[in-house]
Order: sequence, then C-alpha cells, then structure tokens
Amino acid sequence: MMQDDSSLAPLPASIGFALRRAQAAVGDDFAARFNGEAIRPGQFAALQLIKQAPGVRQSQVSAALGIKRTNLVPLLDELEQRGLAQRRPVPDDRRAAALYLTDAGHATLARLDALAQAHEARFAARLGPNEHAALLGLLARLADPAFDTA
Amino acid sequence: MMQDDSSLAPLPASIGFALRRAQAAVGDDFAARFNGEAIRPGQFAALQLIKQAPGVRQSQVSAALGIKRTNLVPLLDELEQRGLAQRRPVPDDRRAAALYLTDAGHATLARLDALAQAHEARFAARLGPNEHAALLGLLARLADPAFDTA
DNA sequence: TATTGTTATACTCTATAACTATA
DNA sequence: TATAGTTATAGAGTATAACAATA
Repeated sequence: MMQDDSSLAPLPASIGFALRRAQAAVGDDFAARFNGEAIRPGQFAALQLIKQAPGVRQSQVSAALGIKRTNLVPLLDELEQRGLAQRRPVPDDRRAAALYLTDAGHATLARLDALAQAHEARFAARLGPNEHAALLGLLARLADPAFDTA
Repeated sequence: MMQDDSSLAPLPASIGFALRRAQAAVGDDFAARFNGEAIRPGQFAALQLIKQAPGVRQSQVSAALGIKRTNLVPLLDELEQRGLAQRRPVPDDRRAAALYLTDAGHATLARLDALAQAHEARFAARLGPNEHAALLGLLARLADPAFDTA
C-alpha cells in the first residue's frame, strides 16, 4: 500500500541541497540520452575540450575539467583504447603529452554533440531562454574563484 | 614555471557542467566550515529531516534525500553509534523503524545549523538576496518531477 | 503479493602519496 | 627544485540483487 507521500516539508532553503537535486535530474536526462553510447560526462567533456584545442596538454584538460590529473589518466586511457583520442609527444617538452582527436573521435563527437544539444534544449525549454541564461550566469558566479573558499 | 593558464575557453554552455562547477565550490565551502565536525552533507540533511519530523520512517527519509533506502542504513548506523539519532519500533507496523534525535543530537544539530547558516549566507551575500532566491527557484524547476526524464 | 529494513557487492568518482623522466 | 604524467590505493557515493520479517 502506498503511503501518503506529500509528507516531509523540504529542507530549509539550501543551495547545496537544491544543487544536488537539480544535478540529479539533469544527470538522469544525460544518462538517458547517452544510453548506449557508453560515454560518461567527464569523457564527453574531455573530447569537447580536445576538439576545441587540439594539442592541449593533459594537465590543462584536468584543470579545465576540475579533476585531478591523476584521475584523467584512466579516462584518457579508455578514450585512446577505443580509438577516439590520441596522446602524442611534445617536441619542446618531453615530459608532456599533447592530445588530439582521431577521425573516429571527431565522428563520434559529432553524434554526441547532437545528443548533448537535445539534452541542453530540454532544460532550456523548461526554463525559457531568458531564465536559462540567467541560471548559467548565477551558477558561474557561485563557482567564481574570485572569492576564496576559506 | 607557471604556464599561461588563461587558455581553454569554457565548454559550450552546459547546464550539467555549470552545475558541477557550482556544486564543487559550494561543497568545498561546506567542507571547510564543517571541518572537525565529521558530519557529511547527507548525514546533516538526515538530522535536519528527523528533527523536523520526529518519528519519520527510514523509507521516507531516503525518498526525501534522494538516496536509496539501502544506502541510508549505514548512514543511520553511524548517527546511532555516535548517539545522535535513534531507531525505535513502530507499534502499528513492526517492519518499520521510526527515527528520533537524542538530546545530544539536538545539541549537535543546533551547532551544525549555525555553521550551515553561515555557509548559506556566504553564497547569498555573493549573489544578493533577490538572485539567491531566484537561483533556488530555478534549481527547483530543474528538479521538478512534473517533467518526466525519459 | 508488496513493503520495510537489511546484507553483500560492485562500480564510479574522488583524493593522497610516491615514483619517473624530464625541465 | 619544480613540473608532467603515472601508479597504487583508499574513501565516499551510488546501484542492483536477494533475503527475513511483516503487511
């Protein structure tokens, strides 16, 4: 038997909790649309970044994505094993690896970009264009490193 | 030597990525303020919920927090072991467990609520009261289950 | 038959420390 | 000395399957 579920007033206005619930909804939609592609959000973002800046170094990608460079290693290993991206040596700095998409990577990313666009459009439509833009602006201000987190 | 870091234009406007970065910033501030309390966000939210609805069932709490009831079990085990919350039998339904705060739980939560208030105020101040409220409204609309995620 | 709480388990994401080879 | 990439490892958070007790 179904219990009355109206219960339980929401938690006191909390940015953290509101972000969590929103991200769950957005993440669920992402997963539903990318179902069958076997690409996770971090991998998709890495592919986008590499396409946009061919030859980018791993440390730049990890900084841009907000993940530790140590955790980027297996992510790239998988993209490389699947033939979507490549690591190439950098003549100027033999410690570094420069990242490039393969032809297959470009083709795959084109397909994924279409999925992502539909995903984004779903929520843009839900909010309307003005509020969609406003939301992105507000979220960027939350993440603005101009304020120290200490 | 520090590399020019201005590089790498941001990813194409993406709600998912913007949420991720915002949540990282907010989560970092939460962690900094709750440092030494050894309370994670989920535990804190559970304590708030139990205080607000004494006698609430585990399944209600897990639904309200958006976590599986299976994952609530160890979370509550820890709160109970630390003497902050209690599971009590429900006369009407001998399968269920009703949740209550202990006196220590109330005292601890009062202290934590003050920390959380300062945490929330930090970001409210960063946005201003109108935009803070607007953000909470927009995030709630993203999470609104009135739209199916399929 | 369905629900409540539980156990066991696995997968992903994240974090730290330590290593190598270069700079 | 510091940096780029790497390895190993540990900790959270989350997911599914299956079970006992009860409804």
